[in-house]
Amino acid sequence: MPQADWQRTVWCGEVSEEMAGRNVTINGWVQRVRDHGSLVFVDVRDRTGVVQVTCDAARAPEAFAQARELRSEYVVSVRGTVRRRAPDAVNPKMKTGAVEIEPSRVLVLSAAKTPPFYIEENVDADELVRLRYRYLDLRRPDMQRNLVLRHRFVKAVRDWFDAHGFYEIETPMLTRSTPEGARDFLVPSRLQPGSFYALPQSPQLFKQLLMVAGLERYVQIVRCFRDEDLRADRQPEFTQIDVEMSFVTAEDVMTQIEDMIATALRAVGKDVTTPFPRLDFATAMARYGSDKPDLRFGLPIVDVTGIAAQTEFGVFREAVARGGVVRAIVVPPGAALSRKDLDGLAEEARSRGAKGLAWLAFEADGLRGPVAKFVGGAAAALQERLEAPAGSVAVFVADEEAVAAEALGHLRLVLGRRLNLTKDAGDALLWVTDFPMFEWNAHEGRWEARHHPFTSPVEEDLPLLETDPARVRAQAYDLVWNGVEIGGGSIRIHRRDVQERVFRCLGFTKEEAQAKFGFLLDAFEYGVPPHGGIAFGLDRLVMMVAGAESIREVIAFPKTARGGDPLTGAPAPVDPRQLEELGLRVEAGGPAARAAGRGRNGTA
RNA sequence: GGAGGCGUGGUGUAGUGGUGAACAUACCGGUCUGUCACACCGGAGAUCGCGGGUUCAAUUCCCGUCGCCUCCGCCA
Repeated sequence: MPQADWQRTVWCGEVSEEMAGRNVTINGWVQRVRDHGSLVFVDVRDRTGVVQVTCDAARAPEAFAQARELRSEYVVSVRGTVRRRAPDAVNPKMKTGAVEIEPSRVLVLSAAKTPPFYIEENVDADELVRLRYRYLDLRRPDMQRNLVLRHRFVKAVRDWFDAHGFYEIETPMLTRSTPEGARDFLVPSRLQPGSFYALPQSPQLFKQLLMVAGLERYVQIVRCFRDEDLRADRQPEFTQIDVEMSFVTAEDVMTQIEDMIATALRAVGKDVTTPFPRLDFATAMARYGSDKPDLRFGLPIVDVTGIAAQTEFGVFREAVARGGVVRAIVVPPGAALSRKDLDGLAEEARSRGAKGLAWLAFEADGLRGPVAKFVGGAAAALQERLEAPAGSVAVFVADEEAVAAEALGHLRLVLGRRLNLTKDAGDALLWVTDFPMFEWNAHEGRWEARHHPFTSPVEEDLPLLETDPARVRAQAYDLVWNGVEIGGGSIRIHRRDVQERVFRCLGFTKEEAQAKFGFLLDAFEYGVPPHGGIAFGLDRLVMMVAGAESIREVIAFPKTARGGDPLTGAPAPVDPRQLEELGLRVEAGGPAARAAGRGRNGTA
């Protein structure tokens, strides 16, 4: 195919001193025009960088005249000669700062309206404006860096899986609604009016079927959908790295997968050491008050229930008497917590269910604080147990165990941030293992699978299925990075008898199990390999690598907190004929009608 | 479903019960041959998100509503 005469021969960011004297053509966007009268500088940008075009009225009158008409974000083709700049005109801040292009022709390929915000590194425009003009936002170098980073990371992930014998296999996007888990996005069927597909929350059941099918090693980088409320790190559509392997133990999955993660991270310039440390769930909850602890800093939670029971402090004694616990975090000397800080911490603790927050300052000459007078003879034992140095302050929560853990876990994170312990602290990756198999759902008065009903219990806990389900541990594992859950998986049940016992625990009758998961159970009648796998949240992973505050910074076209896309206007009402074809009707007075009654976007 | 924060020229902010609504930047015009966040001179640009209330008077106070952000619930 012949080259059109305006097409690039070199990228803007790659014009170099070695090219001096050569005739080149660049294509790109006008970054900035500096008009000096009869000398005009035009910075031209493409995805590789910026290069300066110097238009001299005396040397190239035609190109000069064209250059004066240029405005920001015009798309141009510039042909000219690469020239070394005079030594005093070199710009050391620019990659191409030692050269410039002396144009013989400046061609406008496309004019542009003035953009609503400047196309530059650190934009301060409102995110709503950025999303409405996302195509302009994505011109900015930092957004392009994030997208390129994502590409490189995904490429490295795929390469690793390919090199290790995994096949990438697609699974349906239009599938069947399953009873457990998140709310499904539904898609009405036109050919079967009144019936609905669901978009996949994850390809869980399909990947297990692929194991039954003997594919052995499966991976898919796959879009998943969950109709739940959004967060800074959560979108209703997101991408998983979905993995399943046959004839493996939890140990195999963890060792192989951590190599994959380390390899992919290395490909984007992040070095992490393997093996990753491991922490069992019970310890994580007790020490860090979280199943995804941030191990970039210490501030462990210490249990002082035994000692607290011996004090004269009513709140402690009553909590213990009711079967609760008293736990504490020691804030090191030098944190300089004011009375106001402590009140703020108490408020934080209450926001996570604690009734209050007691505190004790360990000073050289004794205890200080409102509770000090009740501690009495237990002071020395308390200080020793807490390993609290002079000048430190301990904060206490007395409550039932789960509440104390959760509240102190939250305080630990608040303190970590406030004391600047996470900054420059490196990266802390770890596996959390030995999750409980079941969770008690108080609302419905039954046990629920914490991971999912096909997760295999730990072998030695099998007898507990009938006697004490709360103590059954699952062969499940989560990968946690700096306090963010980036992936989780499990070994699945492949024995029919175990599966039936787990279903019994969950209160399913045989008939219910068959109705809900029949297609998988049927498949399991035909020879199932032991298997297990894991899934990662790709968006979160890339967000972490990019050091971004929000998942939206690493997604090209994300949604707002209400699930909308300001660029396309999705979601939107549809033509009545579309509804009619599907046999659907929007109910008068229902939620749809109420939404339609609301005014449109008030900021337009 | 709940809590909090925010909403003022294109963009980012300031501000006040009575203003000519301020500043920066972008934008338009002009001068300028070495700038690179060019500089300098001049200009235009805002029914202060929307609706209602209190008041002689509301951008400001109150209520509602819409939108954006964060968090709780939710996310097997």
